[in-house]
Amino acid sequence: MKSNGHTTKIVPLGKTVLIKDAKNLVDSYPKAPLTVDCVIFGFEENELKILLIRSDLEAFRNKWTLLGDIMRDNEELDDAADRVLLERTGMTDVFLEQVRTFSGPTRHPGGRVITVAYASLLDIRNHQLKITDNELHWHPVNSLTDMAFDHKQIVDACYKWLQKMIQEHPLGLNLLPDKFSLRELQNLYEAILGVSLDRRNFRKKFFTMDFLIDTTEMEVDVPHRPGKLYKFNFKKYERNKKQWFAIDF
Amino acid sequence: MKSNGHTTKIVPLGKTVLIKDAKNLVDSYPKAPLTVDCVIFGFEENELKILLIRSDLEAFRNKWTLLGDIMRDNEELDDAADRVLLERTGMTDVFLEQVRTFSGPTRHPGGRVITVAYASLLDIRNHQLKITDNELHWHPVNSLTDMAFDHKQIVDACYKWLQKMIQEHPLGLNLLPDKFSLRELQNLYEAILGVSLDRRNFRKKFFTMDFLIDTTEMEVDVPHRPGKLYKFNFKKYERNKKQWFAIDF
DNA sequence: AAGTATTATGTACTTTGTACACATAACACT
DNA sequence: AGTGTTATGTGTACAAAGTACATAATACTT
Repeated sequence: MKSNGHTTKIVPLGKTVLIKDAKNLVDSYPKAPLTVDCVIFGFEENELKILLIRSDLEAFRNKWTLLGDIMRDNEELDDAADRVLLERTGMTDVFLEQVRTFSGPTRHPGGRVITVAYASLLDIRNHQLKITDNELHWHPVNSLTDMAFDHKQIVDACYKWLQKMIQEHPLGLNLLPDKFSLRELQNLYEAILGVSLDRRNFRKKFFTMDFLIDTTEMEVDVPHRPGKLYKFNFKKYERNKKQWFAIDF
Repeated sequence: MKSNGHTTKIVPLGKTVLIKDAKNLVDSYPKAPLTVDCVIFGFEENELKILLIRSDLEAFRNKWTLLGDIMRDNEELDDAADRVLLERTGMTDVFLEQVRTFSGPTRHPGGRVITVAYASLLDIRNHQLKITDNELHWHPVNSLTDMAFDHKQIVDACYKWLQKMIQEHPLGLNLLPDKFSLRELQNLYEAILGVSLDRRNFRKKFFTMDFLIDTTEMEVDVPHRPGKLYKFNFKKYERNKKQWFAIDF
């Protein structure tokens, strides 16, 4: 890693002098604090939701913010995001992926803070929020206003990321319980993508992919003919997942 | 906005104390230096290449490194990456996109440095390297060993990113001259994706997308029947680009 | 003038996607 | 008990896209 500008003054014979004291070099770099912010998606009542709390900054009084924390010394960003999730939801094996880094110099009123956005998906029904500090709650993605910092932008980026991802990977299933009906699955896709789909073709599509396992169970307590419950065969998916090549734009 | 069930208990006084001095808060955060590293792709002699230099760190003597620089105070990461590109290639309107942030605590021998990886695409023929400090040169992507830092990992991530991108967007055309033959375009796809494609179907695919403009010109100085030269209609693409929905995994 | 390499176009077949129709099962209400 | 309502579950006919392969045309080389 070399800094620019001064590099142009070059020794005639090509080779620049090698830097021996790397520590000294790094110490001379400008520094900034880093945080992670998690967009934690859940699905409930046929709506896509995310976990939010009230900001505890006076400057953002009554505004919603994502769950985040600072990156500690010697901590990977991924681990910091895991930590946030564990601390807030008690869950440890949650799907989590880095989405993008936000670096606007004025995004934090207290000075420069770079944040790395993570998206994660979990099944709301599979855990109850125990702590509700700062009004921690599930908020519908489609009615978000008044967010602190640039968190609305971060949510938008993660939402787009999710829409793309569920079309290429069976990621959305992380938002559903272990066993689910085809209708629930379709509701999920319709809600996240904001489209409406033909029931029969949706069904056909998933059956021909052949990753659904028919548990012999049925839905209960539904006010109509109950549907079969399925599991997703993640192992088979991992083995057989499409190695696609297609020019498609 | 309420979530399910339990949230109804609105905390008696509830509110934690609001933080008034945001600056003080941010000052208390641990800090780390940030850099950007650019994986600058080019295409030459039917090979995908990237711009590399020799590391100027003693610890990485003779190893190759990506072009990078520190993020300055008050500078967006995107701008830092643009700056690297301008300084090294003299080009300013280059395609550039953030790919991922790397945060391994020991990735830099001089202490902790977080780096944000950018991928960019440019037409090698459209500019000549003026400066060749530190053996700046185009290096084939497929014969990379001995890279400094975690730069091999970064290249791998960006290469995968590129493979995916050229299948969804006409990004690869940034690697070709303004006017190109269909054979050149196919070579590009074959080289980047590491597959071989049927000439006739490739051609059909691109023609039915209807984004190619037939310049009336032909290839010159080729030792065989010259092909027609085409331009890509980026404007039309932007207007008509596919709003795809497809579950496909 | 013949041979070689590559462009250019077309055709037949298979697979996938799309738009519908209809029978079936549980429930609610009278 | 019967009827209406709302889902589930399955099928079919057609359109579009992807795949495999054949043949003609054009420039250059010997």
